[in-house]
Amino acid sequence: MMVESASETIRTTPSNQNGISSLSSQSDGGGGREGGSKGDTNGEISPVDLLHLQQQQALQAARQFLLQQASGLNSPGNELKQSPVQVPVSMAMMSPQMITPQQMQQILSPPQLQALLQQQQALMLQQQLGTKQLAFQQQLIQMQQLQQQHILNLQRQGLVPLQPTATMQSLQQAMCPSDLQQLWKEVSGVQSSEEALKQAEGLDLSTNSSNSTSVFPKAASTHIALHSLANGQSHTPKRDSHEEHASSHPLYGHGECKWPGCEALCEDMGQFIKHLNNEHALDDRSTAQCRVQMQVVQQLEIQLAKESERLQAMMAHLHMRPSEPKPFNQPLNLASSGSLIKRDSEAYPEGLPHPPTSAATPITPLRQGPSVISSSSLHTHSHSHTHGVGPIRRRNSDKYCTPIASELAQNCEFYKNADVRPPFTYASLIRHAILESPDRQLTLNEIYNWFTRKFAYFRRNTATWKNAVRHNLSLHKCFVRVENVKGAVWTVDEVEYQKRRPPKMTGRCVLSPTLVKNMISGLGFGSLNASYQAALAESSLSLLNSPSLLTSPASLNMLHVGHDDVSSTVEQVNSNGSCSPTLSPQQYSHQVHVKEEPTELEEDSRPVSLLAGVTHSLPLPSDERDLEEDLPTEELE
DNA sequence: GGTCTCTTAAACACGC
DNA sequence: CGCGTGTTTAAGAGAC
Repeated sequence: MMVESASETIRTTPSNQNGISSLSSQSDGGGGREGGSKGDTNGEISPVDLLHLQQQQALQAARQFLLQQASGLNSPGNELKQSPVQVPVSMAMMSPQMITPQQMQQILSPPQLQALLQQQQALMLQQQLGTKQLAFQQQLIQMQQLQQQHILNLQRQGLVPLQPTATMQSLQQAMCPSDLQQLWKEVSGVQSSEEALKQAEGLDLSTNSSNSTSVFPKAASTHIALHSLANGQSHTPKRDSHEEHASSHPLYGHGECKWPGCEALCEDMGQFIKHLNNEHALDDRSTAQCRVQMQVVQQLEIQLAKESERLQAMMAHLHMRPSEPKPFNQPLNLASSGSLIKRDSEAYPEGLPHPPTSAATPITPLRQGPSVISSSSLHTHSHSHTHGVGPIRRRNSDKYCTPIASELAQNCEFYKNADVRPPFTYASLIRHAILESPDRQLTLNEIYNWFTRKFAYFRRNTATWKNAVRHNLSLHKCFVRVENVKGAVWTVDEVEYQKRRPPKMTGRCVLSPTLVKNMISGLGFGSLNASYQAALAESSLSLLNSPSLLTSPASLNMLHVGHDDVSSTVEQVNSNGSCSPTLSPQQYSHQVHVKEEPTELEEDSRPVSLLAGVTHSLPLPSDERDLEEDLPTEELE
């Protein structure tokens, strides 16, 4: 039902490693469907006059915006400084080489992705619900004001280039290319400007940002773009150079019009200019697109602010002084409104134990809503499947890992619906599947089914992962094949499984090499990742704001660390095969707590005695402890 | 740089 | 012969 439609939808947006082509195909393939839903929207939509009103407002807003941009509010000097740097990397350049949708989804923690899904779903729902004219109009007005104010602020500080689109595009790049692309396609192409406006509305509403829109991180987007370039791949650098200005236009790159959703081919600048004037003149559509982009920008800026704050907290927690405010950091302080963002200094006086990031985070939008609606509307797809973007293991001390059970329990819906590769090894998954079964044994086929049932990701490329599953079953001694009456079943030899662990370093996370590099490049990782992270700050916040996860700083670890079953140790030691199937939510939340601190100990010396200590806070009978890993099972369903 | 782990691909065997 | 299952080898890559 839901799941199916979800996965199907996801599948319809195949993405290749090549971001661009994936985007294209996405629009092509999904076009029909999208159109369909659009139709619904149209149907439910308002009276004509309202429509006109909206359009007029949008147009007006955009005009004002453009006028401001054109009226030289920004100082030429500053602009020059920014301009070259900021020449946006085209999506075409960035997507394929720096980050593919898959990569993006992979660097993000499930919660983040989940939140993103929710966000998009919210957007879709918004569309489907169609009417909210009053609220919408109010928002329009508010948006106008805020946007103007925002632009003015940025311009005053010389942080915004003359071409508004430059900033926009920068941010655009910070978002999942495919998402944006789709959004833009919808807005620019088939959709009427009214729909575009609704898109904007959806964006806005989905973020609960209405009351925080006053926060405009200075030039965040600019920096993001800048760093994306800096850390970018080979061919982007050129665009940083001066030669730029001569033949470049923020909306033109690689022979393509970079107007969101356009991609028209233009051989030269002249042709591009012509195209720009013809196709993207100041009309309703362009205006609507512009407005959407504004929303995107605002959204991202807010998210960046939040993410920045979190970073500060993280660093504070790790006692890492935000050394030199690298460009990446700078924008962090941009909090023009003190309410939401604090400066590094104020927020976390050095060394201070500071509160968990989220604590300071005022907004906690998603996650409580209809949690994880079918992610159908989303396309986190990642396919690609080419090895290019294959999974990459990321080193992560086990102590920072989250047990597979917890992870799955937390994000079961997410994995079920989103085509996201779970951050577990095959062995972990197989083991989990087996232990989760009533008899703790499964046939190969049942294992297959478990995979497909639990993970949208494993609903495709079956040959590949099934082969991997078989391979793992055979390879690892921890999986024992038992001849059964009706065939062979696989069981788990926990002892063996644990033996397998010692050489810590199992966390398997799927990150692209490029991203990993970016991430590890110290604070510099701000570039690309920052972009995406910022774009998705909201999502992670949602997790952080989850009470059960906030109780300990360690909870932070759950966010991005690739996991493997750390807790398995615990389980293993105690588990003698019994496993109580159900667990109350309380117990569950307990479980979450329990794993945090303890894991470290148990990792290194996993004596049983320690386990007792580990679970100290909750006197769980061994059986229940055993559940730690298994319980999620129940939650999964 | 060597080793370990994991993933993926592929060849091969075996039984139905 | 085709298919599912199971085993094994090898290559590539990240982490330590």
